[in-house]
Amino acid sequence: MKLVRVALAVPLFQFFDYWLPADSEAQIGCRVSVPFGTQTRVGVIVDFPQHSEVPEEQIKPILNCLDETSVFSAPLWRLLHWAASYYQAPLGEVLLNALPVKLRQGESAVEKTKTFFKLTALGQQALKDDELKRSKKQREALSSLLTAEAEKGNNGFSATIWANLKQKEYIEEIEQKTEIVPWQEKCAPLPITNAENRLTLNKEQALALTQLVFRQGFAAWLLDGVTGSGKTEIYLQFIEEILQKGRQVLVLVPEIGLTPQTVQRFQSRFNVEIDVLHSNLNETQRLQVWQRAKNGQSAVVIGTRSALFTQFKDLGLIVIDEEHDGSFKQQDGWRYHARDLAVVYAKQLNIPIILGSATPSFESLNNVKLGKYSSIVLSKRAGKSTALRQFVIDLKHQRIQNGLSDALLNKMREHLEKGNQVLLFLNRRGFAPVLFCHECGWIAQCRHCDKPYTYHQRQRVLRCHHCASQKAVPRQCEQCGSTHLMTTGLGTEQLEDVLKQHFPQYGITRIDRDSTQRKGRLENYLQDIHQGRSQILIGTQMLAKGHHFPDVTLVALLNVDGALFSVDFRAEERLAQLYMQVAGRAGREEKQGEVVLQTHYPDHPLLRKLLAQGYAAFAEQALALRRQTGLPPFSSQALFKAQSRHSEQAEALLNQVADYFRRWIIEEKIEGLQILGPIPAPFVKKAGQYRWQLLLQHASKGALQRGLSRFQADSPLKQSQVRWILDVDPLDLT
DNA sequence: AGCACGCCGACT
DNA sequence: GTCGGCGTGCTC
Repeated sequence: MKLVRVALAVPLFQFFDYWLPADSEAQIGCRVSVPFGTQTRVGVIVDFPQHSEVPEEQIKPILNCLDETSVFSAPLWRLLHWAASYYQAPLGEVLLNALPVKLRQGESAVEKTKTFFKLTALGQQALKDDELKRSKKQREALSSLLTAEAEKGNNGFSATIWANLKQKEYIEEIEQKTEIVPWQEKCAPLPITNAENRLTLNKEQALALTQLVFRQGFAAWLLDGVTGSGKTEIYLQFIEEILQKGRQVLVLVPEIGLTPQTVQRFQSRFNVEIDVLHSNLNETQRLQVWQRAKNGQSAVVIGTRSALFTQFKDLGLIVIDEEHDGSFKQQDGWRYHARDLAVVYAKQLNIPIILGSATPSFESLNNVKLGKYSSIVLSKRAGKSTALRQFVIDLKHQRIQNGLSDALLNKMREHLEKGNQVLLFLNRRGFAPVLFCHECGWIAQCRHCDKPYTYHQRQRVLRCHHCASQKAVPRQCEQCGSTHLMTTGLGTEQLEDVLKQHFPQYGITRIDRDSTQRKGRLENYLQDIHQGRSQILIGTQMLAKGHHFPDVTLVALLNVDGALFSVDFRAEERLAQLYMQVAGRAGREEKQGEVVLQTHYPDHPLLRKLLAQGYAAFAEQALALRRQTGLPPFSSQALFKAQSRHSEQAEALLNQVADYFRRWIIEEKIEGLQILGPIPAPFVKKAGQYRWQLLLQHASKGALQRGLSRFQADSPLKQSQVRWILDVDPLDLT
């Protein structure tokens, strides 16, 4: 018997030792199933220690070794170790979460034989005689076998359909050992690229491609190109270069960016094996993609955030599309940023990575300035397009009804009467409501912190989320004495109701998280819009990306002010990104498009910059402000969040954390660490739980990392009952 | 995390 | 009388 050290997916910063039969050939990185308390679990071998801290009689033998060799490729193993340490997450959770669910549950990692359905003579006869008239689906499934093979559990039809057909003896199941054919071999008769679908590059694009191709080894590229400048075409042609070398490509896209059109574009361009990891694959299919990429059967894998953990035989390029998108950051469990990890990964693999966006994140823009990324700017629109007209509606002194000004209503009427569609955007993410004066624009701010108070409707108080001070809601504006105070909060539902009153003759479609929860709803709605069944569209973020509405000629951003005065310092950046994207939705065809912003602050310097000079100029100015205030990307942050039924307990825990870091400052003479909080989270009570948070900020990433590692090693919260999590590089401070 | 154990209030 | 809420403690 020898010892193995096993990492398990538990939120504990420790490993567990087990006995392994002396003759076992298990290796580091193999999965084992082990007894754990009263349960059995799957873990990963991380070490073969000589001695254990635990008394020998407590050590149990493993139940099973599930792999002959590591399930992690060497580079991925390294990446995940790095990630666990950077994001301060238990290694076990990181390792296990990087595997397809089936593997996490202990299923075999080697490809088993597959089962296919085959038409029997009886079945062929049945088709000929057209016997399944009454069961359309069954007939459809049966006749599909004539043209394509159907794999059990991985085809377009439900299991019941096949079971019925089998019962009638129209089909039989045949086991087939799957042969592993490398993608290069599989596409060999055809050229890699369908050259006729390749677009001709303009000068700017051609130059960009040359730059990409010329550089060898690792390079992080920020491909900064306005909508319609042909970013995708650059990706495609660079991917072609990589595929020509026989190497594989990983493409990461935002959650809502993985549309059939995106995939279609890749499929029609290349004659190679392309695998897509979308949200409605089942676990068997996910495992299959994992295996195919690992075996070198797929040439290109397209997927969202977690597709980063797909293993490749020979990865040659990573593409991150819409790199600024927040969905690359995992928001629960272990909170990694797929874009940032991908850069680390590319560096390890010594391969290029392209980060593409029309509205790059401030982090990436700064990395260009620091020389960490190389920048390629595509400024010219490839196709024809008409310039958009921009309007700003000054809400001051305007009559407003549930967030809609008369001016906007008039504009809407104008466009609707011409038979066009109107799109209203509501940006809700992370917007804590702010109290302000309708007459003069005064904002209720905390005197100590110079930050807007958050308005809490339930308790009728203003609360500062920087210093946790509270104040009763004032009756009058403190600047002009007006009693016309209002908040920036606004919901899509209310909006829909008001619009119904104003425009009863037009169809209204509301697209947000709530209205599209049911599967397929979104598609239905989009169809309604495209077929002109509804003329007024109300939407949140979901609508901003990937969808193009040719008949929309008016796009309005409603609650701009919420972003200009948000507690979240990233709100302006997001607003600008949203604005650029939204503007791209309208009037791309021959029709003249208009974009309208409603605001109480038409003179806000950042807003003016954005409208007058565009995103790049806006970003430049906003970045300068961030630098002045020492906010990211000019500093690093780590956010501790605590949750408890008892508010005081959550607060007390975070005070313990704060004390720990204050002691660290003294003991090691740390300079420049800011400890902000603890403060109650902007949305204080959620599901009966009180949430508090504590923010650490330091100009040096390394220094903050050292502090966090020290904290983890000392684990001063070991026996605390309060649940807490740590978010390194948080994107949302709300 | 996930599970067992143990304690207390409100129910067929 | 028991069912089930959740607070507590433990997992090699």
